[in-house]
Amino acid sequence: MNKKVSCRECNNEDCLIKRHCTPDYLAKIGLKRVQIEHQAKDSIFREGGYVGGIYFIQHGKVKIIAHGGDDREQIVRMATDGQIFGHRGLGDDLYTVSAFALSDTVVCFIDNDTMYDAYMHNPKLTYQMLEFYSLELQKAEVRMKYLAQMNVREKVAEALLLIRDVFGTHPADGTLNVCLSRQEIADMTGAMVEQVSRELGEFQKENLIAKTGRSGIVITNVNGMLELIKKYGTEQYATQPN
Amino acid sequence: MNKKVSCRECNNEDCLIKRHCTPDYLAKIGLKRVQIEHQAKDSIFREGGYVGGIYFIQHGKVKIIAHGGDDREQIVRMATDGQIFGHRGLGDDLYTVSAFALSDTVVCFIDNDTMYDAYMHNPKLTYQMLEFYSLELQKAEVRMKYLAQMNVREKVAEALLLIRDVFGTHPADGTLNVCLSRQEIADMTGAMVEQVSRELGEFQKENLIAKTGRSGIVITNVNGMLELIKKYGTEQYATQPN
DNA sequence: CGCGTCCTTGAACCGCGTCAAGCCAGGTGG
DNA sequence: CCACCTGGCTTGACGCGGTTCAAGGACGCG
Repeated sequence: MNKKVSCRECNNEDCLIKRHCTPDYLAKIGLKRVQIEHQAKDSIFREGGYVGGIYFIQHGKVKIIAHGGDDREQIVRMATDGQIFGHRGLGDDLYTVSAFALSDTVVCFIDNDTMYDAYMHNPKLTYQMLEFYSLELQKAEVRMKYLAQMNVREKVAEALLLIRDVFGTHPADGTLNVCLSRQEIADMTGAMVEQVSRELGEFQKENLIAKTGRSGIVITNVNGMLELIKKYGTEQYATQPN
Repeated sequence: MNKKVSCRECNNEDCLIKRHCTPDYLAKIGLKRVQIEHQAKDSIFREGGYVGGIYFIQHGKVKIIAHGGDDREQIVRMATDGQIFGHRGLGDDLYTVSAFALSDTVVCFIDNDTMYDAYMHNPKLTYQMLEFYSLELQKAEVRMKYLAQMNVREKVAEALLLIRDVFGTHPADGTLNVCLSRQEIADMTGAMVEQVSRELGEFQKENLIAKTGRSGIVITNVNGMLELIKKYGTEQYATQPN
């Protein structure tokens, strides 16, 4: 009973953020919020739209993408239950990225005024948000390095480990807890769909993954995947063999 | 007299952050701080070191790099007078990046306890830091897209515009206000030195830049450079012709 | 003046983007 | 229940862009 759990965002036992996504907690601290449901593939907000507040994921999976040239897209982040997204300044900003639901999703929206008020009255909350941003920034910087320096094979391996890290695996069969298309993996890596397909085929031959065309991917040899990209310093994915 | 200036970090007229780097202001709000001088090329902190606080640049230029595989490096950010760096969580974190002085530099170091105390007593400060982080995160996400999708020619163009944006140009002759080696430009783009050299040669032939081997680069046709990378959405570098 | 460092240029190789064709699974309608 | 269609996946061939290797040049410094 009363078991303590660490916040998945800041690793702090008494972090407020981990509780923000629960309606009860938000009500308790008096934050006005709106619950919104989205179906898989729906857009939640779009690049160029007005930033009216911040989103917490109550339940579901979300990808954040930046639009590039020639209709290409770049997935810059993915998030799931209990995590924050759409976090921007509270000024008159416009979104520089778009968010899409990867599965049926319920999000909690809190408007800027409400958040500002909460920040001004609860320094610990503001501070915990600061830690969350700091961590995200750190992840983004590491990701920059990967995108700039890895070859496609390595970037695909890294993408799979990242997916596993964010969404986890299905306990029954070990498939990744989210189903991304080849195009989406390409959008994570900055590569072309065909190349991603080829690299996945290679991984399968080498028994690093098991996969079927359209359904989930199983990483059968996590340590082997880690080995591929070790030299870039990928400690964040370090894990015990299943 | 009493001219209002906007904070270069958050564009807010009465932002505290823009004043943090001045010793007077730090003394006034009672923040204990340490001033540290560094010569060009000195390391200020290193990947793996303990994060004891946060740095403000009093005067000088700094690059933040992530170490990659095979002794490669990735420049993830550059900063100059009045800006913040080394901003990490206040936990028992270790740096995931290193910082080096690009010129003789004076930085202000404020330890974690002092910052935490300030955060708890000054919600506006915490909030302004939040906005700063938010902006940095936004820039990092855009940069990810560039690094993943641009070819080397485009990345070199983007790097030059970024350098110009961060450090500005010398009013007398228009040279960039910082002198980066070919290797450093390569470290910004994830490309090889030879290729950077070739692309710079091309730009020179096309009268986009004027350059000499070891000294500064002059961007002679900013709009031409912008044109090269327009399709990726590079509004942040939009500028009037000189 | 000689040495070290950085820059430049050339040539060869190969990773990967591009184009094109074919495959496979699921959905739809007859 | 099957035929067809559609959208995603796979595979092959080809060529370009960029890395790699190697040699030489320019510049600053002792």
